[in-house]
Amino acid sequence: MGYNFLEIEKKRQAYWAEKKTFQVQNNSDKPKYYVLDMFPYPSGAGLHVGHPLGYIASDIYARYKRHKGFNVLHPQGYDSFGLPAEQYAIQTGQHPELTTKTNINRYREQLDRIGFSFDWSREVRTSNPDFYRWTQWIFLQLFDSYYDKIEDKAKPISALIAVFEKEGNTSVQVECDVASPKFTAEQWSAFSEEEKQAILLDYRLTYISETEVNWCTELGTVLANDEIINGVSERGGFAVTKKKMKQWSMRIGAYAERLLQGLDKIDWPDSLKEMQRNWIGKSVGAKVRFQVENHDAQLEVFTTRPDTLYGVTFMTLAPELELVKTITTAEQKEAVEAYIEKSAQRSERDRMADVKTISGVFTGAYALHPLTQERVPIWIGDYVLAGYGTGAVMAVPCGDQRDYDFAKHFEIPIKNIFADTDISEEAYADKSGGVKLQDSDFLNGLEYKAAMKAIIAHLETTGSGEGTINYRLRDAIFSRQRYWGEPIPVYYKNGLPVPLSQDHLPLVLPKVENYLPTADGAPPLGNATHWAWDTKSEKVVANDLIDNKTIFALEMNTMPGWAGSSWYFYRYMDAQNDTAFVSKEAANYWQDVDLYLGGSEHATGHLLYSRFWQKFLFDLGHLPVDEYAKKLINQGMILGSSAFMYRKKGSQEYLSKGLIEGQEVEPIRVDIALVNLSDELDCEAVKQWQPQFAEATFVLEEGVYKVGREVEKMSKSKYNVVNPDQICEDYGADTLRMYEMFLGPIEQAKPWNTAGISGVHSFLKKTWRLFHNDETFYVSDDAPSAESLKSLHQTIKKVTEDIEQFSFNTCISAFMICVNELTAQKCNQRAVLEPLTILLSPFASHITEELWALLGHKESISQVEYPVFEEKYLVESTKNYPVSFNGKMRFTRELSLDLSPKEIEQIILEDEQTQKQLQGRTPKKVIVVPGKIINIVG
RNA sequence: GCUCGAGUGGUGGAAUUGGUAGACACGUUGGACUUAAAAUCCAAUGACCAUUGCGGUCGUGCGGGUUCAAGUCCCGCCUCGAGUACCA
Repeated sequence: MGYNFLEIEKKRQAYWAEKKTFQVQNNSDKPKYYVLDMFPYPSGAGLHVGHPLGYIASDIYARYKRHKGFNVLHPQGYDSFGLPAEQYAIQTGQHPELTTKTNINRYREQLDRIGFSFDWSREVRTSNPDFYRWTQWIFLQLFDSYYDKIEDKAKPISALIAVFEKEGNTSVQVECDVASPKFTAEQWSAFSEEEKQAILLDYRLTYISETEVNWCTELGTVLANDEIINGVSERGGFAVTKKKMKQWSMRIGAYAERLLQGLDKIDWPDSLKEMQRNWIGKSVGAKVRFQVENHDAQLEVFTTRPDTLYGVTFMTLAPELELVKTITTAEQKEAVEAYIEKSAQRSERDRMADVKTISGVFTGAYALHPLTQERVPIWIGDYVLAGYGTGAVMAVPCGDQRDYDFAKHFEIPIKNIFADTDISEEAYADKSGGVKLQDSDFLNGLEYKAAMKAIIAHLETTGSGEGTINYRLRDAIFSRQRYWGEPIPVYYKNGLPVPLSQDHLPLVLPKVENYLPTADGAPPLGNATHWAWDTKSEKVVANDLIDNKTIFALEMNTMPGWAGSSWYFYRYMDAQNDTAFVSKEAANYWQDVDLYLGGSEHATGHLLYSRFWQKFLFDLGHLPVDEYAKKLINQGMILGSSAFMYRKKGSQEYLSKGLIEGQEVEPIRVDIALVNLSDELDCEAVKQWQPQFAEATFVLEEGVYKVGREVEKMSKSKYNVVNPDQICEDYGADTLRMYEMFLGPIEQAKPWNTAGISGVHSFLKKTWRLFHNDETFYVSDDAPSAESLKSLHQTIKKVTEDIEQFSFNTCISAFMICVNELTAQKCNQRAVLEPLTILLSPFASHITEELWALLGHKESISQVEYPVFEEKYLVESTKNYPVSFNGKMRFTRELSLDLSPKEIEQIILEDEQTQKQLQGRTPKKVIVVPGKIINIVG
């Protein structure tokens, strides 16, 4: 009987399930540790070999921490709202709930097979009403809050109302919509209830606004900035255009500074922090106001270079700006309108594609320079973005390359305010210092830093501007015109949103016949016959009852994908609670996530939004900390290796890879299941595979059809998905677990390749044999040899260090060396093999659990204490140490490690050979580092 | 363009953070066991030269530098990957 992994794994998994080995309690004498994975979206393709990479790493760490005496929370769940299930529903009419259930069941089977130590009693599903009830609850909290800039935190809106009643809004410092009007306390109390609500809406942390959104016609929904990649939708790759729509937004901008500062407190990868910093995009500068000539309007610009104010020769406004229409002169009206029309029609992608083309139109209007009162022409140009800063820039062609190019193109004068610089070819944008200002009145002779200080002070005293900080981070659009998401718990009364009371949550998704938008363009929820709110019975009722007195229309948009994932990690702490999203006790016990593992593709999406919600819930006192994940590790993606066949243009003839040179061919993806390990295609199988290939003819080279290969993301549509099931069948889950870890550092992306899997597999077979004499289990109780103890303790040391640093690949190398050594030493003593089993159990969990039982233990190995490293077993050994003289002469001596550096130095100096090499010279110094190289400097 | 990160054998990747470069594994070659295969075990494996003296030379993308000592630090390039994209 050899290593029968199939039998062992089945048995051990049944044992874990029966004993509920990995269930964890919310109290313990042990210290807590929370290991979290980014939960998967259950897609129809099933789990592929890339998914478990992170799960295996976190599982190893969770198991290690259990051995080290921690009470470990290691849960799993599903991010089960999302587009693919809905798209599938549109195509087939099958309810997304059904597809989602089927997919989840398949995921669970696959996850179980790999033997993870998840506590499934705490499972969450974002599409489950018991869960999204609390997502809706958090929405209501945001609706009921505003952001106080003085205290720098969110507070209940009731506090703001109190302020309005006392002093109006003329002096409050809170985050709100820029367009919100000013009023006094008297005016406030004179407003009608409706007027008050309309004003308050501008201040809430989730608010409705008419904003320019990224609209994707094919998907029929708006997209957030992070859902757009290279100007097209992340899902599906469809075109995205700008469109004005009334949308729910989340005031994440209020948290920009805290999100930035918070990064310094958390142990996340630098690259990821950098991405978030760039996304938040803090820039320090000033706001400057220009009076428009012969007009009431003032033009406010944001600039990071107020020191160059004297270099302004024109202004540029974003074409979308409302102000443009009012200031344009009659002569220019036609040209300006044509330009606005043209730029509105361009899609995001077009706009990005030709950043080089300079375009713009003169409005005919002039602004007055706030310092010199000179007339400055006002232009519009689509290089200025409406959404950033004030949507207007003061153009300083001598100091900014884009302004420079624009000025050159339209022959606008350029004024050089930098002394001793040449701007005949390009702008001088360097602000590192050394260059002094000229033609700048009181700024003359000053360098960048001093000039900044002086001009801001001047602007502030004259009232024509002030120092400001601007952020690139925009408020997050929260409405999606989709069916398969959380309903927003709000109904509309006289056009204003009214939140449902939290007692009426969850507001459950209604049944619909059709998952597409309605005929008049309303979101899919418009298809529901029962989707209106009766304020009398406080129930959802039929739409056709709407009477605008007691029955009102419910919100038809749903929440975006990131809503549920922004707080799910707290639900695991208290998954069954139906009175709170998490109890105070549970949140206080678990506090936060100690280790979070997931992909870096969520850097500017989920990982930013969840930090925002965390800070918000912390502000309101619902959570104990304002950063939820102390440490984060990005696992690299495992990529697929797609296979291609090459169709000769306009024919049904397919050429083998070696024959395509000089031919016009189209590469066509083919399922990698139809290709063998030597890249040879099964042509008959291709004909069966899809009807379009039934008539295909294949041109072979040397009797076979060779496919081309390309490394890309694993996806069902690329036919390159490798599922872990087959690996488990052929080699076992333990081999899969160890092999994925052995591939390389977890942070690194790498293509999937099973070439080296036999090495890991034979390691497990060797380990099994270590415990067996011929076919029978045999472990002796004799005292082990010093040699074996040395091997063991070297391994304890190395493995522990490596696990702490998440260097699992080198860790596995250490196991391999150890088992090879012990095999050579014929070691079969319990005193060595037992600790080794514990060491190995985070990695090869099934085989070690089995061996542990064979060793006569009743309890699960997962709860056993980790072996202790003892230096004394290593000290007795000797090792060869090279001694080098000036880096040239080398020889070796045997030195004992337990000698002190001084003693080693003495031995070397008395050594005959050393003396010979020194050739009578006296060494200047001897560098002795225990366990390292020893150098003698002549 | 800007911001990060990375370039090491035929391959995946190690290197105690300035101290014998190439651990461990795959692959390849040779051998043992076997009727044979599988499985297993042993040996060799950076390149070049010398190989009936067990040694030498060169080697971590390229060019310089610091140091007794550089894959590792500094300066200047090249290539690849990721993120971002008219952010004023």
